[in-house]
Amino acid sequence: MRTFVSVDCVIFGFDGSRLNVLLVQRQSEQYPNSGLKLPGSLIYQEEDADIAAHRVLYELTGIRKMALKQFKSFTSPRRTANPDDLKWLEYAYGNKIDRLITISYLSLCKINRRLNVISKYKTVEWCPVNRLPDMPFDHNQIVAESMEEIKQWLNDDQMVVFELLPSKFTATALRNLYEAIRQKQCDARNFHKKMINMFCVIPLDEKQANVPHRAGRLYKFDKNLYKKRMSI
Amino acid sequence: MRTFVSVDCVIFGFDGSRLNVLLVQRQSEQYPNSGLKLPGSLIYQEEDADIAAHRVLYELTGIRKMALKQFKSFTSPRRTANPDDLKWLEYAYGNKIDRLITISYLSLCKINRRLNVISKYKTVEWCPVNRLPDMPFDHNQIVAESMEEIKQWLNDDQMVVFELLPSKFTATALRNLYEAIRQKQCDARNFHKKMINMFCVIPLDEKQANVPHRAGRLYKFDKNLYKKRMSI
DNA sequence: TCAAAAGTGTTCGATATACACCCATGC
DNA sequence: GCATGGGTGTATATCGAACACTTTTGA
Repeated sequence: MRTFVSVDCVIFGFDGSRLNVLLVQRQSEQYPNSGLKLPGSLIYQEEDADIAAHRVLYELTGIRKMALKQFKSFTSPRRTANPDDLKWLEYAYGNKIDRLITISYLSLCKINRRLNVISKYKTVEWCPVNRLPDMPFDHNQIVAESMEEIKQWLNDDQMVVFELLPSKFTATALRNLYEAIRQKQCDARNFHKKMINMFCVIPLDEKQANVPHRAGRLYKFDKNLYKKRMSI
Repeated sequence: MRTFVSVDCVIFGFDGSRLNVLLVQRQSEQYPNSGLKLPGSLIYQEEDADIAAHRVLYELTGIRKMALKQFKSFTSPRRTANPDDLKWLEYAYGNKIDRLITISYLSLCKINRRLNVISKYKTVEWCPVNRLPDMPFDHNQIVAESMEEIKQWLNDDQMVVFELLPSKFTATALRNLYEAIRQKQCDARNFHKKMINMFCVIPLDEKQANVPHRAGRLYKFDKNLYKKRMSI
């Protein structure tokens, strides 16, 4: 009985109105189940899971520092019940694998960052979280549970939202992001007040361009100010 | 390279003033590092981690239903760095193990429950969380991180405290428990008001006995009332 | 001039905090 | 009668929720 342990990363991006997840396509069409899946990897001998997750992110995006959080292990013996998935594992890792346990990570990425795909994936694409394809293993379930986790993360630390926004953003973008994560609407007026009260959100003298209506003001998040004012 | 996956359980109990953790002593004195440790087990072939954790709890206490929550995987290659720990693993499981990853669980138990120890442990004992011995592997770190986790759990669901209290309890016991979990004091008067406002905490016509001061009223938690009033 | 979103203030109720006194009991 | 903790009430501050109208701009 050969048990292997992997990490899988649910990488969220925000396109201004919807949450997206970064999916990859496995390298060969000639093997079954070559559709989209979560990026992941076996954990190497000398790595712990955090290192392995950082490596997956780096190989996928070229980015070394990204917000990252371990959130749950998926261990059902039935997660490799599909023989096609097992065949793919054997092909991809050159090992006979009986059981695969995965430690899943939640990660946040600015969706407009240029991605330098270093690894062997054929395609890498952002996919709206409510339009996901059927994925192998229990990857659909992992994404579903990661939605709860990101909500929780936002509660613990409001500042995580800025990992998902471009450096300049509108009040509406920020509000849409909150609404996408919390999965409920909120009052735009009250939201605006609260945003203004966050001392680390700085209004700029710039406005949106190319919008078919009154242009909104742009804001930026001042991380250093936040750190300074939030430490004792 | 043989990687194995285990579960370890941090079982909390509350003695009226302090949080305690249930520790076990490994079965043989003739093997090194036979001191106290967290109860745990390798995950068996047909089990997922949740089932394995339930099994560990059952073998340890005879209790089948206990509040239980997966909270983190510990995966450092260095967690089995101590050769004594490796020797013990080999003795206990009859396998050569190179690497051991553990999925840790947080669990809550009424401390005065009679424990029916079914498994092979020599001793099983409650140990105050701030007086823990040095334990093998990274068990001390696991307990430390579980303190954060239980705090979080309390925030998500206030009702978990009642898993730690006897069926009848005083206002002071409840407050001490909150304080122990949150690790800070709170105003007894305001706390009392909030407790009274929890519709599912029912005052009884009974009082404490054998206390060297005015006896406090006993209360009970009505779980059914809670469920009824909290569902749509 | 119309459509679409931006931006702005006030009121109200709920909740959290701070704080001081009397009560019951065992010793 | 005194020490110890039990039990209650009031005032204040803060926060979030509800809510309507005017402004800007591009089409």
